[in-house]
Amino acid sequence: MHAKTQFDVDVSIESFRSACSQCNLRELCLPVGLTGHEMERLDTLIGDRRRLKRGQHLYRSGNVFEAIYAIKSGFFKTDILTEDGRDQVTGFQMAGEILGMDGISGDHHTCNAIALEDSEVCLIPFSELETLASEVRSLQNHIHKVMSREIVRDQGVMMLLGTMRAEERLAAFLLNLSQRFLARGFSPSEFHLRMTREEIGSYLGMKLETVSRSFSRFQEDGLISVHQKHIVIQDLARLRQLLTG
Amino acid sequence: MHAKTQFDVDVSIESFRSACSQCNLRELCLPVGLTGHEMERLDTLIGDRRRLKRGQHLYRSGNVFEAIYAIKSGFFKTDILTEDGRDQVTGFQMAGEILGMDGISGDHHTCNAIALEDSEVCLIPFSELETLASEVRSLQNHIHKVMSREIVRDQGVMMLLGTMRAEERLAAFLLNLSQRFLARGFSPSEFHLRMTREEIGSYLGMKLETVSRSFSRFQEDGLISVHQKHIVIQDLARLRQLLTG
DNA sequence: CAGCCGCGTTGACCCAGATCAAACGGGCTG
DNA sequence: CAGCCCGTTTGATCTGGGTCAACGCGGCTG
Repeated sequence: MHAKTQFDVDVSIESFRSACSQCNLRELCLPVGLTGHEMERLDTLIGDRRRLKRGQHLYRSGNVFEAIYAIKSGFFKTDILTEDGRDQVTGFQMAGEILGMDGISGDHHTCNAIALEDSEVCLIPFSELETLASEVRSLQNHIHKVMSREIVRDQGVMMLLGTMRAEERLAAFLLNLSQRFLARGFSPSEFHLRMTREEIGSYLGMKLETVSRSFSRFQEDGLISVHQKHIVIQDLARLRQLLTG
Repeated sequence: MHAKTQFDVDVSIESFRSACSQCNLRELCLPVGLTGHEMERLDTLIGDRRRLKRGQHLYRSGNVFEAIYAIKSGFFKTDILTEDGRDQVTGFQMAGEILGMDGISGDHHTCNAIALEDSEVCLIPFSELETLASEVRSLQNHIHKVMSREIVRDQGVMMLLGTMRAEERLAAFLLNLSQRFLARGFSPSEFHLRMTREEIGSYLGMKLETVSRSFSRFQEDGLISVHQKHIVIQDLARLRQLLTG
């Protein structure tokens, strides 16, 4: 793809089209389970893409909701910040995952979605998606499954925040990333973190110093090796064990 | 773990029909925004009800997913317990709210739903609901909104667990209950808790002793009065202030 | 009616993780 | 290349809430 230079602040994005049917993420993303013909119909709907540079907002809390987004490449975080100054990272999203479903309930987004590296998303106009879903039953069901999966994921985070101690949370976090990288064909044991210690801490409900200390501890114990954002998981079994007690 | 169906042991329930169109919760529940005719179609689908006694499971983690449930009356909690003994209450649900959407993504439920008082639910076969939704566009959209609302709610809980201190959490909890009672025509300032201190604590990520102490503190400060499960909110403004700092 | 049991309250003590503070290192800019 | 800035690491200290323990109360049962 052509790389246009743009030093535009926020959401100036070139728009061009692509096809779900050609996408190598189709087994992870929205088209899961669609037949060839159904996927062609999805192609007519999805196609507009947007490129974002690291740090740009895909959408902001309060923005009018019009579309959900499938991540084509890159890495995002979602966060909420309240008037009273609380700031919570609610998730990290990678290729093949869907962003923006928070906006469906109230016609405007309730969180911010920010690219943590240069990224590309497919824009999926929601109203049109609903229209198509009412004709393509398997698509409708899949949308429900995607939303339900998000609910289940969130409940997993509630469990993490509600019941785990700091090192358990961090272990769970690493194992979750590892798993998702694996599912995308990347190494599950060696990767680099796109987010800062502070963002990890916000997500996990702990302070950045505690994140840093826990990483150091894991390294001392030979579970992982950390250098800045570069992570190597050296003892998956014991990392898992940390969680199951 | 074998997957019980809803007809299993602890859910022996008489089954009888009722109509959404006649239900006084229709403005809170699934039929929101449907026309008279559309609601009649919903009536043909929903109608089987189930009564549960206090303590009974509506469904259990692992049960095959077949239906979602609209709470007609009563009060529920959902919780997750993991092999390693963690136990987290993920929500409390009251009349007009929908239970069971966690099960959509994987064909089986991922949490337990337990009645905290004698309750009654409307059974909504999910596959049939999808069929109807593909014909009734406003119903389809409303299902999406209900699921999205659950996602947004969960993210609110993540914020609570990730950023608030104990008394803030408890204040947020009371204010949330108050709000929901109000929306149902009950007193927002006087109600009785259906759950134990331990269940509140599990939901809020704190120990029952801390819940108890925080209640006592609120009472000393004249914010509320507590006697066992009976709560009177005496100073709404200051309770709110506790949250906004 | 006595005794029990589950739930709630309260006190004393302790510890995981927050807070405060200092220093480091890598990458970018002038 | 120097200097700076941001993210990170590490140390020292503090504290909110966890833990452990005792007791109280109200409702149920035999």
